[in-house]
Amino acid sequence: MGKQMTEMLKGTLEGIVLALLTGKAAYGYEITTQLREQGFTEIAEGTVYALLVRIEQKGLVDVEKRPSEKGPPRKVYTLNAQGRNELNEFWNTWSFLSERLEQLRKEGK
Amino acid sequence: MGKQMTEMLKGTLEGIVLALLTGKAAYGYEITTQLREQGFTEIAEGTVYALLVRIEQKGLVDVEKRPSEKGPPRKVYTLNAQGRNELNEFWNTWSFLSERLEQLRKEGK
DNA sequence: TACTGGTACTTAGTTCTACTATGTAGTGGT
DNA sequence: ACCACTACATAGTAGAACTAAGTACCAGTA
Repeated sequence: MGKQMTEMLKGTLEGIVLALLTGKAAYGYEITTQLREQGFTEIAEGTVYALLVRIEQKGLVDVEKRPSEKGPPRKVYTLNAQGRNELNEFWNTWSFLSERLEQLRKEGK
Repeated sequence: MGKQMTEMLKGTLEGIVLALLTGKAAYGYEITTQLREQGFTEIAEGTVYALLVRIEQKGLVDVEKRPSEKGPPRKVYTLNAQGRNELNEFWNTWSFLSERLEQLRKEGK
């Protein structure tokens, strides 16, 4: 993966995953697949699982283990109230940064 | 500074500084002041100087030492060809991420 | 003269997050 | 038996921003 993208994902990947979980619970393998489909083709599996462990420990998601027809049991993550709160803050932070950057890009023209 | 912002700045602060340098050379203290004026009120001085050392070592800027009327000599940074190149890549990377995130935000509504 | 405050740069050590690399397990098809 | 796909886990590494502390130069002032 591009080094720039790697660095830029720090701080945003967590928000992206929380956003993917709004409205629809999902498990790790599924989330990895969704990320790939959305163009994040090079995100390592391990990165996603580590992130999921982290947001679980921070209490942003609820977890439930469900059997799979095709392999080991899945860990299904559901966004909870604290997670929705964190996601809101994420959008605020991102909006600020995004506006600054668009401003800079305009001026650079 | 908010922890979210700290993490989100990883990978973007460098681009922001490169963008600030387009068209106009600047020295560290000045850049720090500009960042503060643009709303990044909590960025530590040390962070900026460390970043400047880094982009100099990567060869993205040219450096010239100039005397100051008000203190120690200034190190004035000018964006060079390689720096402009890096900045272009930065905008590409950021555009991609930005589009993905706006998409997610829309869907989350 | 000594002191303070603003200007200007530096750097050692910490924290956090994504990556690399590798491993473990269950299931179905050949 | 073997392989591919599904599914999760984790130890160690790298990179970037932070904290905290320091050095140095100059002007005004008590």
